[in-house]
Amino acid sequence: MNHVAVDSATPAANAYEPTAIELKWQAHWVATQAHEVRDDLPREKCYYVLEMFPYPSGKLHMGHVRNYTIGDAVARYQRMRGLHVLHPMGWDSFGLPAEQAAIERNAHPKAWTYDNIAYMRGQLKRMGFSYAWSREFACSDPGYSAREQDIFLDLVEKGLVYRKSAVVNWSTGLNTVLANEQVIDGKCWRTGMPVIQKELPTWYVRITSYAEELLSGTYTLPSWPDAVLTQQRNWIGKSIGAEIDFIVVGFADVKLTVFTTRPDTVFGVTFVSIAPEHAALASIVPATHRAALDAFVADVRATPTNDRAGDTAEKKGCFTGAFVINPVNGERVPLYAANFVVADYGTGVVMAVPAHDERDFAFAQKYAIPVRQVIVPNSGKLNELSEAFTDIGTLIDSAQFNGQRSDAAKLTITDWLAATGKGRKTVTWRLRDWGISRQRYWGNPIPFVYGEQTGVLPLRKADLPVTLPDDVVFDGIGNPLAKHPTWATTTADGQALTIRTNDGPEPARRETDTMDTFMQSSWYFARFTCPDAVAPLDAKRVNHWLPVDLYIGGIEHAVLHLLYARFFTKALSDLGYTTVREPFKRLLCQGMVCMETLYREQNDGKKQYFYPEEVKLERDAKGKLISAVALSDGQAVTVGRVEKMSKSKRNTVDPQHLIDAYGADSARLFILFAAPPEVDLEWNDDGLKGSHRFLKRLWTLAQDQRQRLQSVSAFAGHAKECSGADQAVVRKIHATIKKATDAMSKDFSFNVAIAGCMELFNELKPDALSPEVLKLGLETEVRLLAPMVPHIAHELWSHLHPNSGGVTAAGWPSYDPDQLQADDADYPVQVNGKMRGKLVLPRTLVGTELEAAVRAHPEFVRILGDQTIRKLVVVPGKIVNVVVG
RNA sequence: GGCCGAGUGGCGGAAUUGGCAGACGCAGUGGAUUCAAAAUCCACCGACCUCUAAAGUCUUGUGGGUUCGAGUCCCACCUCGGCUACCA
Repeated sequence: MNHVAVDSATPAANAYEPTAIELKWQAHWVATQAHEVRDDLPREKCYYVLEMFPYPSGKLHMGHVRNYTIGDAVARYQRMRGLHVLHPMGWDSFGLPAEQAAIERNAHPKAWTYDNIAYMRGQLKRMGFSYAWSREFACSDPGYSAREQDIFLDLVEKGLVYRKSAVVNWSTGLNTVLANEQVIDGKCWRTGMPVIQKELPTWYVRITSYAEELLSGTYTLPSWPDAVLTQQRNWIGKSIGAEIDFIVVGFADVKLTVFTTRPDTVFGVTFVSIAPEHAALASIVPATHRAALDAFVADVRATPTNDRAGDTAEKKGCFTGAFVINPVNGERVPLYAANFVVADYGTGVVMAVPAHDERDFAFAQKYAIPVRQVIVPNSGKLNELSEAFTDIGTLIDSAQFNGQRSDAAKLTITDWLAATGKGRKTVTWRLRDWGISRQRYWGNPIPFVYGEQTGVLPLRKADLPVTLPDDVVFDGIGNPLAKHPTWATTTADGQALTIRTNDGPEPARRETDTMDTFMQSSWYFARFTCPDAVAPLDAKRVNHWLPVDLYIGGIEHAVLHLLYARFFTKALSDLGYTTVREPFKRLLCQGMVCMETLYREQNDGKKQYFYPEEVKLERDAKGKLISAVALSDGQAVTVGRVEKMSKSKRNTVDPQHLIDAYGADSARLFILFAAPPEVDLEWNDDGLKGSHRFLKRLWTLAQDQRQRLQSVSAFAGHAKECSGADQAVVRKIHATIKKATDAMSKDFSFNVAIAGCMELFNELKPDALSPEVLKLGLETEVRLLAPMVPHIAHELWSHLHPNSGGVTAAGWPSYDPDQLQADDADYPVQVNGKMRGKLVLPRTLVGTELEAAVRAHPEFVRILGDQTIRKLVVVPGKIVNVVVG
């Protein structure tokens, strides 16, 4: 980055100096508590805008700056429209990086986290974001985490929390559970030690009991992006089908139930596949096949779960030696263990119909299993299947169902199965319960204890909160909480921890797992409405403010966070904390901040990335990039794709440098101007300079004209009362207000609103305009730009109106539709759809009068020449199109 | 494989929702200012044809269609991006 110092020479007396102005107004906003809001105003005059709160990782990155700039522009715009705006900010402050910092640089997670918060809070303030700082909190604050423990116990009481044993990835090096992403080639990503699959009891939240409402709710959110809604629907994954019971040959009392969405193909079953982990296998596999099967299961288990997924993975199976009976035709078919059958989806057993399922077809080919076609295309029977036929067709070889259409047969066969006791209609969900246990220190403790005799018990609310000990050792191995000498067995006042039983006190040990950090982000938006409440939530204030009118964040949270937050809201409602069932009325997913990557291919095929300031780019006369060389050695560098900014690719810009060099307003303006909010933003240093240049021009014009405009009032009459440049500019002012207002109210298209302001500014030629009209023009500029560049707008407004209540109070300007256009309209003339010229005609003319005026217009006669009119289309105020022939 | 989205100058992006394509900005070119540079200001700036200009031709991923008129609507296709995935 070539950050050029701004105005390095001695500045002129009235030069634009962003830093001084910005610090001045930021201090003013703090002193006047300008962005605090009351809770007792009519809801229809209120607006709650929220950006996804940050993890305090150290310093702001460009993604944060974009997210919060968009949110702040909305907040300030809504305030100028006269609404009372709640715009809070806080910190998602529990999480793993704090523990990594503890291991790597011997900092305490708490100190590291709160130091980061202090620094990043300063950066947010330096950007001029208009937060209600009195409501700020961090999730690791005792006031928040303790209230979350209360909610946890409420969930326990409602039956929405339970403990169960499940298979997890266990690092033998770190003695901890790993996420799938942390397992690389079956080994721990940090230590390289083997990762094993281990059964471990952990805590779950029963999100699946809300599956139906989470799904139906997606149809009540018209102001959410379709992409997010469909991702959530896919994630919930409701599928309607049938369960069918297969008896195991030789075990009259053992039945294997399959789940299928294609009961119409049940007469085509030629084998059944079963998950290798399935519990029933132990009892039904004959001794002759046990060894082979055990080897197969061991092989599957050795493969990390994420390598078993995807259609690229090889389909493998193993005959179990067992056979099952297809209940619809009494046929005996083999049972295969198959690596692609998932134990915890459906029943873990799948009826296989190679003729009508691609996976089954591939499997049947590999293991030479027969293929039996029971559905034919409506065009007739296929002679030989070279691939599975999965479309709708007509049933054959299916007893009394022959001749039915396959989609209708799904229902008739399911009904028949149910009537004859062979199966039943059923619904299966992809959504799993939410595992929330983390074997880590820097999280909210799970408020449970284990009695020596009694076993697992929740704490009583009176015994909350459970607080984290400060004296912990971080060596990267195992859970620091579990290794603490006394914490798990001692109460807050140092007594041995006991629970009360009928036989008196009983020694107990605390749960040392902590909660997933997604727990905290699932209700923080509700707590912002009442951060001082003694209870977790204050129903009156929560119901007043929720749902959030506009929630802004990245689309990467489309499923996890946004689904958990929806679930939590419903659960909180059922717990009596609120009546609201959906947390976010409107969702805006802003695009990523991107930049081109610069790299050099190494001998080993890996890429060596360069920071932008390490490379010199050369362009040809048209501006097209022709070469890139490293400054260090003058050798060529490859200019790669434009990708999301990331440290590992070195295609980053530190926002702090931009603020220091150009000021917060310039950074804000460029971010909003360079792309619409939902679109990816391609970072461009020169573009930022352009935004800075615009603000400088605006500033300079306002300073040059300050004396002249001091004693006049802005023009308040109708455009018709003035003439020449004045009249054109007054009309332009009204048109610009309309353009900006439409852009903001439709999709928050800040880029269009800003472009309109730039256009208007280009018309403000002081020598050609009366001071009244010029003042109106400048005032309009300042008011329209105030949400985007608040500091310079506040400063300039104070120059234009030294004793007023400020630009926010002045409000968003309104326009007069009657003053948008001149009396005469330009009519483009098309001949057979091609542009040929222009007519100027009064706007008042319509209908036959207008058509007569067009025909009589000398320019029209000239354009037409001697051609004869076949058809004449005249659209009032728009266009003339003549068809000649 | 499934779902979602996008293709407009050298680049980021506009286009009143079917009515003058390329607003605004960046980059670039020429000029003014300057000892010089930076900064600033003025002009030009889709392609082709043309000495230049006027005029003209072409142009919104490709091919069709509807219409007086299509970047916008319909049909088919191509390319790119994102998310998700042995889900039976």
